[in-house]
Amino acid sequence: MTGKQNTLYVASLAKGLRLLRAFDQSATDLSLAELSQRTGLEKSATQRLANTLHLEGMLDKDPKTRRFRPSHAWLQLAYVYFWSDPLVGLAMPTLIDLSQRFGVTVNLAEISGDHILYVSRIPGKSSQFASTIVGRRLPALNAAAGRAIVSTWPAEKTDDAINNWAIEQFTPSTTQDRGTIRAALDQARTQGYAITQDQMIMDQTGIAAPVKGHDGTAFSAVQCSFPSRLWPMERILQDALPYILESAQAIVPHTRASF
Amino acid sequence: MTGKQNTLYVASLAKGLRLLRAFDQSATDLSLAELSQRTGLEKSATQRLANTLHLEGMLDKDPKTRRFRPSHAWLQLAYVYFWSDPLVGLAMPTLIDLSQRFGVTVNLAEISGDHILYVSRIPGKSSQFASTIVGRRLPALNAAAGRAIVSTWPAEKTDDAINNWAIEQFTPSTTQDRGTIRAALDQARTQGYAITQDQMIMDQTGIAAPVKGHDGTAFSAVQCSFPSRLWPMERILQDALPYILESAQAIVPHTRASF
DNA sequence: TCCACAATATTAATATATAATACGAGAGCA
DNA sequence: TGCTCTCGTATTATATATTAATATTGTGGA
Repeated sequence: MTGKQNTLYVASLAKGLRLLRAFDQSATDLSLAELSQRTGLEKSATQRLANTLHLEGMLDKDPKTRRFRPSHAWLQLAYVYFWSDPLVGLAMPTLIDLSQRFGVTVNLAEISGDHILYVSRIPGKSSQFASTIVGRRLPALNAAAGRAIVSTWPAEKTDDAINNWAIEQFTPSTTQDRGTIRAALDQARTQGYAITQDQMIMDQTGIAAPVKGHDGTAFSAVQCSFPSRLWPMERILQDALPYILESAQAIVPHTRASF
Repeated sequence: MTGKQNTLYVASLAKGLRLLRAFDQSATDLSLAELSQRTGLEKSATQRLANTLHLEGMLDKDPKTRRFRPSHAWLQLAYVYFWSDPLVGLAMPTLIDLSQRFGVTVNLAEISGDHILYVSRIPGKSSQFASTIVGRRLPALNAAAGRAIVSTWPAEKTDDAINNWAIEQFTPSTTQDRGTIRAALDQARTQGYAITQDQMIMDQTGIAAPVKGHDGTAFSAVQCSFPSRLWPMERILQDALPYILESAQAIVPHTRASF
């Protein structure tokens, strides 16, 4: 290590966490060699760290194939997170009501840097698996929930987000034009909710209402996904929107500045 | 350290994980002093480890109170876990169907040592918050799901579980008698499902069917919770049980020996 | 305003982690 | 069946990261 040592930073711990982050949606079981390659860690380091994570219960190791994968401990952490986030408990009954009323996926999303992350997800009758699991993180500017949240911020911060934050391509219809996104946010600011069509999944309409703090700014939102074939825009606006707005307003957050 | 050093174990990483485990359902935001006390780690170690976990995004730190709490990263780990566990995706449509059909909480539980852990939970109309969040871990012998699973094992392993595994008191009605538990498991083995009443929550009937592998043994189960007032036992057995059994049979697991 | 406790910062000593490397296991191919 | 290559496991000398004692600063409560 060059220069003065940072005595408040434990590099071994950081490397261990880096190993955990080597796993993702499409890499759910990994060998030592793969772990080493994906993390850039030296082979012996990978061995020591993986072994320690296994002994500590964070990774399961298949005795035959010797491959590692996430253990139940990863869900235990989520369990504690749920208790630590008062908004999740507060919102749950409302989200369940909404989902049962319309038979669709209902989410609670929170801002997470320049992304949003789903902290609670109630599945509808025909929800795809990927739409039912918490922890998914999406660029805020692409998602209805992210747009609903950012549209409640002071103009300067909204502008900064529009100009600088990440955007990705999810469907052939996902807009990459920041002008189009700006117009969508202006509209969201005006009408108090955000709508996206075909931006995340084709034939899905997303509609989100911000969960505002006392000062009118939001860091979370209630979001619903409607299959476009069963729910034309008119029907969503007339039948569902009033309930979504009411639901978001019913969730009174304790201020949690995650921004 | 006395004796030969274990060069395959990274104690600093283990300490960092220990710090994460200091958080639980009722201790969701902690100061440095509390973290030090709860983990038994020395004050400076706690400071270094907490600071590193914060820098690495695992803990949020309130700038005013300087208290730490779980970050969104904990849910991101859960997200990856869901993709790593094929049973979760496989079971999801079935669990959603069951929940919508009867309007009750439906869970997928997996064995985890001498406990069961809920890996998927679909809420019913009136589900309590605690019954809607994944990652909860319960003694297998107390829970319907645990009993359904253990009852599919060879008699010797079932006996060992009955004689040695942890049991806890959840309600005034929770049995502590291992004879009563043995009788319940014998009945579960015979009839192919397990029922508990008032064991976890008062006025709640739990019914679980094991998700069997090709050899007939199970390491997971589908479990439903019925409010006893709305669902007398007769009604559960006649109206719901056939669907629960059918659902569990429909979930064909890839063998995953978590045992 | 004062005090007690908590948080933060510093540093010399040493225990730990590193990384190079040897050896064993297993899969794939000829 | 034998050989080769890659991966996994195990070992060890040594560099350095971590430790823990302690000083300093900050903050909340009386």
